[in-house]
Amino acid sequence: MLDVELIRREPEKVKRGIANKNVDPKLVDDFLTLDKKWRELTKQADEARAKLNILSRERKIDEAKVVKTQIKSLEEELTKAEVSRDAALKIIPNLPLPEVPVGKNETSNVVIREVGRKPKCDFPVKDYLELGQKLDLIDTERAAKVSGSRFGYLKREAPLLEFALAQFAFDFLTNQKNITKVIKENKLSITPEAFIPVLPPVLIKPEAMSAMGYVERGGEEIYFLEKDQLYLVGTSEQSVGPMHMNETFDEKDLPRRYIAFSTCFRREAGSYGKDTKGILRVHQFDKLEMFVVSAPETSTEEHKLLLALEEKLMQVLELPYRVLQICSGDLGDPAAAKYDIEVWLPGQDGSKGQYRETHSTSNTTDYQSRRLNIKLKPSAEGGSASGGKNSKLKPQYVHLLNGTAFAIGRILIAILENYQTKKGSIKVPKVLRRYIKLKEIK
RNA sequence: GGAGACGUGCCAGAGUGGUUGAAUGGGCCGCACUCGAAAUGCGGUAUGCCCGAAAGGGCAUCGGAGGUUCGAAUCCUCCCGUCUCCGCCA
Repeated sequence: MLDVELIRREPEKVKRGIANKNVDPKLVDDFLTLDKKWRELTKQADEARAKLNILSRERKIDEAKVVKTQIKSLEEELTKAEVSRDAALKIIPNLPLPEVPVGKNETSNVVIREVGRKPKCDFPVKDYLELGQKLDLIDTERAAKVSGSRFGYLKREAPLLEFALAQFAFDFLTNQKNITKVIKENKLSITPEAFIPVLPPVLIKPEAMSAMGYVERGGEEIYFLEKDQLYLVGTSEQSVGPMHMNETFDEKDLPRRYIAFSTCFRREAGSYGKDTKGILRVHQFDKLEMFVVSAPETSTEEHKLLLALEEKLMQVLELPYRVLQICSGDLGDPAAAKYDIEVWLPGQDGSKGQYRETHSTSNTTDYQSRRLNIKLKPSAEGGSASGGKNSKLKPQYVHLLNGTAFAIGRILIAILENYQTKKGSIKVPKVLRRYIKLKEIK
């Protein structure tokens, strides 16, 4: 959620920001109206309670009884007001950062660069599903029998490739030397902390899911187990973020970087008819996700680091890709800025080839951390950043960022299509050969 | 799933209905003493919200949500979490 102070102080700015996200600016006025009412009731209730406290201290029991009934009805009103005020606050999305291009929808996303060489094949290029089925790596037909549409069995070398990719990503990101190198290459001035590997729970409580900001809009996308009141995560971000709920970080413990592996579950409710074949868009897939807890001042650089690492992983795998800066209208609720990576899939669109999304990295600034109540201890010495000699340092919230390391299903697809040979076999990318003792899948 | 114990401030740990936001100790911060340090002494040390230009004032918070009462950290109910034992299980 946004800072209430900010909405009160600069409503016009907030309106502009959310309008750029295609969200009705009227939400701001709605909130302010409810907020005003809530403040009035708060005042009344507080005053009544003050009165009661005095009376009861003086043992004026009869008078106190009268005040007590007043308080009861005031509190009922207040609770109602509070509920609607909170709801109104929570549906206001995060504001885009100033550098984010303004645009209505994905057509205004900006291609920043294209990297890598698209494979030139002197033979008819096949699509991953054809290749995968012929080599018995992917079986969606039997999956449909067992689980329905949008599921798949990965078989034979495919699971081995999956674990090779996971192992590779863990190795790469937990090695501080690699991080240092990427930071240097991109001229960033942030600490070269390595990533901490995490295997998180994939079932999480409603509070946790809601705090991450995906329930208000887009709740349809999420699986919910009614009987147990638990959500299935759509990305491990939703499980890793709440790990630090109600915690306060020392500045010296930041940045905190995590690399998490988890299965991800998505209902794909709004995508009937889209990508129905194969395993490009499925209800269940495994993903390695980077997650960063950052000091507010460094989050933009951390975001650049996440993007740089995503690119690095793609480069080392020698997969051609392009980088998109996502425009304001295509940002999700919690995101203030976002980049996507799309891999080149030469077998798509009838062998014409197509870019398809494999990575996404967002800076959610303090939008998630405010709701998760993850704070940063104001630095005692000199108040380096917060400035001023105010003895009361305002609480700072950390910034939270996330970025895909590998969405494994889609990377498998990319490997199949980009590493296919004339014979219909698949070469194993060089970096993976130390994790899978194979040069070629045939 | 069954039985029991517990859940208080940064930490340890008192407190079983009435100025208790909370003893005491530790930690931390400031000051004094010192050339400096240790030790010692004195003082300070929660958060959120509301009103206020500020000074300041008010309200709430002792795992969470309700309830009893003029008044609850203290009594009652439910929930959550931790630990121990049993059952089950990979």
